[in-house]
Amino acid sequence: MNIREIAQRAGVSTATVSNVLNGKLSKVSDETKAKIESIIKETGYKPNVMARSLVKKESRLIGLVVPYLGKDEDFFANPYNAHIIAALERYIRANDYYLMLRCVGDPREIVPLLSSWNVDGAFFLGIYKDEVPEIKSLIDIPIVFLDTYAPGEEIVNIGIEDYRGGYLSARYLIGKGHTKLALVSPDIASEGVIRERYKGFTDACREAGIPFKNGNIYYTESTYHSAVQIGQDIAFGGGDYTAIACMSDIVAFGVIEGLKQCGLRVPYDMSVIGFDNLPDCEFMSPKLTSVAQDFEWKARKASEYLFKMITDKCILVADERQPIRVAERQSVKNLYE
Amino acid sequence: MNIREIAQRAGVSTATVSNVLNGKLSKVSDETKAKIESIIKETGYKPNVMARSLVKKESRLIGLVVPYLGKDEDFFANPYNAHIIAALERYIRANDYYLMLRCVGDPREIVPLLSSWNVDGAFFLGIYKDEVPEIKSLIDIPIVFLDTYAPGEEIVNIGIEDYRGGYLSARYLIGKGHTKLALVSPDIASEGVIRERYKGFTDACREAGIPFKNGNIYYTESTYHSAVQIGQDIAFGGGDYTAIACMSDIVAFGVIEGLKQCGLRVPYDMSVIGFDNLPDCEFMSPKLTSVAQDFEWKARKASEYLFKMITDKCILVADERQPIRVAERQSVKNLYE
DNA sequence: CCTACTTGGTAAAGCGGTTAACTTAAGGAT
DNA sequence: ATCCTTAAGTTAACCGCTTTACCAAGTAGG
Repeated sequence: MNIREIAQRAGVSTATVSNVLNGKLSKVSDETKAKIESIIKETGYKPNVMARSLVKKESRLIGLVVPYLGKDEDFFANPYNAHIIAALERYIRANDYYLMLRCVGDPREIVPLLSSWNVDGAFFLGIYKDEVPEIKSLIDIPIVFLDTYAPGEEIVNIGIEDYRGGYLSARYLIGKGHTKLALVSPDIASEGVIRERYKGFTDACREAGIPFKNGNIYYTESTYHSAVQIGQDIAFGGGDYTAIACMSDIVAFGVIEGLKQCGLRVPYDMSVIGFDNLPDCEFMSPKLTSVAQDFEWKARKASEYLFKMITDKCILVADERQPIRVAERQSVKNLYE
Repeated sequence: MNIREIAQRAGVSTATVSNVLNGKLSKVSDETKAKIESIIKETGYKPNVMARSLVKKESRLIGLVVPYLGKDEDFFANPYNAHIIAALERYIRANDYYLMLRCVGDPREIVPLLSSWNVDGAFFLGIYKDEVPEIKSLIDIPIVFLDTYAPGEEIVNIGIEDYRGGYLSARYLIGKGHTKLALVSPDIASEGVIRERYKGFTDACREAGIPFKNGNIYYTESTYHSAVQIGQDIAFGGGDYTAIACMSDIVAFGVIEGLKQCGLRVPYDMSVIGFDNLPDCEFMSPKLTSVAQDFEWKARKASEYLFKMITDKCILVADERQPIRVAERQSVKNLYE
């Protein structure tokens, strides 16, 4: 079933059918239009998107590139990814585009992919600064980065106030009377969200006159199992902490489990604060106090930029960061009480 | 940059370039081949997938259709979806296909979508029996259903032994001495996984001579928040239960929270068993005992069938169900101890 | 009556590939 | 010297759709 067949049945040319299909009504009488439409409905004809894309040079396809978490972990091992993807999917659908989802190790892998599919735009999740120039140079479609720090690069990035998040995390603990703090974090070496959170955290400590040394940092992967180990290390390590700040919720979940396994009770023996405010914070006990980011906001902002660039055929440069707050629950003890 | 340009630079026809691209080496000398390949590498040329699809009538696109959970809930509100999607994505990628993800309310919405994109195959998650014939009739590409019950329909379905899961759930509780059981479940009216689990559960009760009435069933949506309410209802309802079986983990999480809010401790005051064995079962306290299904297995089986049908251009009919077990953790009390 | 504009359409090129059918030159067999 | 094969390409049609340029007929103005 193709456009030719419809044209034949209607006794018109394919051009006319195409005009009806594309709403170019000025070229076709109401009568013919009605006739063609009824035939289309009757036959259930749907134009071939590929053929259309080929000539229109637009695909109505949006690429969504998700970082690969690690060997055995799928990209949902951190539920953060699931939530942001779900929110983006909604907006893509609402704008009548299609979502091509791809998980990649090296983000450069997907550049050929995006260009050979003629993707109209793409979201990149959690790309590091170093990888931005190459992506930018190899591809010239609208892109929105989420959670990328690349000052100086001309990109659209949507993120949160990570520095302030880290800062608030420390301030919150300090406000509850905690002064012996540990930090559990993935690598802080590369410029990125984690590094910013770390900086905010340590700055808050410094301001408050709280000694915070490198020895107080525990490095982990962004996975539950890796964090469990850290929780145990901290419990056994005798670091004499009263509170642990985690740079993501999934890590906090693991740390708490590690602590529990060693007989420590949260928050009575040890306080823990997370980062992300996943819905899962509610599922556990104690409920995890966490620095809150809003997935919905991120997805909305990111979509606004992407679709503006696509429809207006323009290049935007922006770095929007969502204001952040602490979602208080039960995992941090108030030492003043 | 298109195939003509490459052909020009190499001083050959587009057909020859195409042959190199498609590995039809019999038609081209090693010399020309090397030359063309070097030009391709040099220019970074990538063939346009749309154009290729148009003539080859295959798209290398796999559709993944995910049910829409409800008004305000995204499809990851139940993490089950996230895990199965992630696993499927891995297999799709490994087979060198591309994933088009689409969340839909009415599955019929996507039929035109799949056909106008010339998708080579599709996975449908959690479709009800009634919707199968229409899907089947409107679309003639290989499809694999996951978690669909449609006996008599000629489809490939990959699922788990839901009946046995429900049965084991009851057996497990009974084995621990529980006889006053409540069941928390989404709608059991429509034929589907939940109905099967329910049947297995009640059959096990009957076999054990345990009275189980309709009044012992509490209906909920498959969301956390809905289940919290049920937990409270049960706590306040004075139903005199010692154990609650939930037909999915996300529901169990909510129920436990509801119970907690009413001052009941799990498992001391009330035992709870879930269904799905999400990784999240580990995150909470007490850790949730749950009927275990294996996402990896499901995704692998589903992919095997789909890609076999695609490459062999054949129609298969199958109904594979993964054997199931109870993953024992801490949320069920042993009344005999 | 002639010209000009509008309405409702058609014909055909082209998007970037693939492929069946054809060509041409060289080599081998007879 | 002739015929057949094979290797290595080339030509051109076609996939399903959009779009530009063109056309015919009707209407209106002068």
